[in-house]
Amino acid sequence: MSERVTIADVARRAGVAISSVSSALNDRSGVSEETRRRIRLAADELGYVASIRGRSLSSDRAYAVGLIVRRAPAAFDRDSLLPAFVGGVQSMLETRGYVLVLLGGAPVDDKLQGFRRLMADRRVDGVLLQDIRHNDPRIPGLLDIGLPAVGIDAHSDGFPFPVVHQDCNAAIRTLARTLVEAGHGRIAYLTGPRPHVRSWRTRMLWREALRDYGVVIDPVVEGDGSFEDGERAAEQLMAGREPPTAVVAASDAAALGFARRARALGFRIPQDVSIVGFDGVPAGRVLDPTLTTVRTSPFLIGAKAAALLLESLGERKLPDVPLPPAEIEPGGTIGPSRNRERPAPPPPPTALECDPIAGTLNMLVSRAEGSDTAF
Amino acid sequence: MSERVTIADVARRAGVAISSVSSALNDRSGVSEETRRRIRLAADELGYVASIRGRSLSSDRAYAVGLIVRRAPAAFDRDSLLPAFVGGVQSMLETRGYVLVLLGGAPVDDKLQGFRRLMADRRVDGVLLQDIRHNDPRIPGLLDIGLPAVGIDAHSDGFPFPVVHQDCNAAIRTLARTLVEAGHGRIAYLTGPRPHVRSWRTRMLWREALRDYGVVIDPVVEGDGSFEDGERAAEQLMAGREPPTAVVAASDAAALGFARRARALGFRIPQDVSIVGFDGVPAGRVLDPTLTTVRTSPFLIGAKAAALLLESLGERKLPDVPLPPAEIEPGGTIGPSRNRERPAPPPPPTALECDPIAGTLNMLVSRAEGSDTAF
DNA sequence: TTGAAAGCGCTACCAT
DNA sequence: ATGGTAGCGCTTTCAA
Repeated sequence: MSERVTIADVARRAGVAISSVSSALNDRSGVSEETRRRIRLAADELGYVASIRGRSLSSDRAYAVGLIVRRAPAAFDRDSLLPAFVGGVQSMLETRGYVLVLLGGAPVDDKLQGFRRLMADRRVDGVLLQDIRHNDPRIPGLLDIGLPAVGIDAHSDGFPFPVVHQDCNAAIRTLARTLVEAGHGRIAYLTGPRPHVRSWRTRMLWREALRDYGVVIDPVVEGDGSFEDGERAAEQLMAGREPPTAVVAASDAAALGFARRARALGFRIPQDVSIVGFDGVPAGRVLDPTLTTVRTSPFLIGAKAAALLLESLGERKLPDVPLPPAEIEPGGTIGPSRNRERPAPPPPPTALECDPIAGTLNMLVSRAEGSDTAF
Repeated sequence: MSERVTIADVARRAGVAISSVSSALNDRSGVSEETRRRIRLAADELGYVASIRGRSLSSDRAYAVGLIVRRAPAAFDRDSLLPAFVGGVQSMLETRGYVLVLLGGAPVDDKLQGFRRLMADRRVDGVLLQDIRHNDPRIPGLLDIGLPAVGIDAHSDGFPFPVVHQDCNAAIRTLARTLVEAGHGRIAYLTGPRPHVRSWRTRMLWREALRDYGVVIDPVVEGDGSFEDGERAAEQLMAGREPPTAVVAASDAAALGFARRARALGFRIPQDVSIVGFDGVPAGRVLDPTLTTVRTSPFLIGAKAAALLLESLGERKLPDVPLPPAEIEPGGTIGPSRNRERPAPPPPPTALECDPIAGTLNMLVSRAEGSDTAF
């Protein structure tokens, strides 16, 4: 209600010039300690807080970074990692006086009209790019107006901005090996949205990993990675005469949808079908047994991405930031294959000759409770 | 990369005054059609987009609203409804040229230092208040600096801002009746965070509803509404010698945690214990059977709240906005009580004499599959 | 209808 | 060390 307190009010009260107030309050040099103290006092008494608007205009900085959530607002809840990611961003920004601006959802007409306006009006000093696609139209847009950006998990060739990327290959290979050693030979794959770079990479990694262990993914079910998508996939795959003994999904949501439907069709998890997800969303713990998945670190990714972006605001192109690799969330949805050809159980490893990785593997294969069933 | 195109550039190119450009581009009257067209053309050719900074300073509006997520950034992922809510807000804002600014998490020292700064620097034109607490310190802060606000689901007395509120009483009463008619007499309650107005209200509504049907909630387990909290509650409640036959939780997360742990302890759902959640989070569908809960409408709430806030930017206090009441998400976690005292099954209702509400009730009580078990 | 000019609140530069 | 002042890019008022 009270009238705005401006820098001029503070200057008047402290009996100094406006410029001195600015210098004093921004911890710049060129102000005597005595004067600085007097100014601080005056500012406090008046409850002065510098207007971001004036500051923004004159300093040519918005003190804000943008996150462009590239999906329709009504589908925001499809991204279960969004809150954690945003939390990470926030945790970094708030230590530096920056804030996060959410820039509109998907462009309706794909002409990016509104989107470009948001970038061009200099509301933010830089943006975080999520859900990056092949030939993402945002990239030329950003280059065009010269807005700094940081990519999230997008190692596509020639990407012009620094990238925060979490390696998932180790986790995937371990899981692949686990599946193969558990006897799985018919492994299906549920894809994520086709245009996403990340979906595509994940798929490649799985394909290569399984191939290296002698298994060709088959069939591949194209989808959008949603829960319903997983349900559909289960319907389709498990109805066939030779259903897969294991399913790998590009997202936890799809994995959970698959699990639900497969169960409804009478398949037990993991005795009849093993399931592996990807992401590490909280809902994975609701499944019983808990979903085995590749746990990424959205909070950490958000924090690192924000930090990288803030740095980018100054300099030119910075090096990519690696993160600790994604880990495996063990869970209980991997079990021995019923079609196992070599039923020889691995000899119990002794402590000494125990390969640490193999040890992990064995832990990951949960012994089916009713393991005395026929197979 | 290219230099910024300013309004002066457009004016020069079109051969008119700056003020004319402003008027023309903002669809104000006082500009001839001919001039307006010429100006538009010049602006297009130059790729001019008005700087929000200059506009903001001179028009005294930020064209942004803030959302203060009142929890630590690391706990953002505890709010499973956040994405949907934010999506709703976004869907409304983007039609009006506004954006959403996320204002820092919880104040560390509870002195609201950083928080007040964010409000006071006029970065936003108004804020959405979520997770409102009793005697919420944000309220005097907002009143102090005269920033408009809208409350989400906070019907506390004397709340000085308009509120968007979704009625849950009907849903709760129906569920209460369902539980009681299913024979449940020992019903436990898992609370949400104590200081939240919403938690408190939900609890009151459940208490009153069940009391009206002759059941006193007992015991009440205080908690924070998290998944782990639900797990703890299960541990505590189901270990006793007289475990409840039904549990009502103030959040789906707690309900799901409870379900998981209860199962691990050997209790079947819903045969041994019925569970009712609150919120309608996506993860509820992962539980098998699906979680019975009160489904709120976070997207709609977000959209309405944003709309209300935008209106508030002009006028004084506006009336509260009611929403369609929360509905029940049927699910399968309610079953007949094992301790049922009056085993008389209700006579099959004919189409004619069927009370629509009672009809709903019957649907909600899923017949336990092994209903021929002893009870 | 059009144009000139005064701010908006701040930063930063240049005198003093 | 301090003070004066020219912008930053826009809106808005007031003359012409």
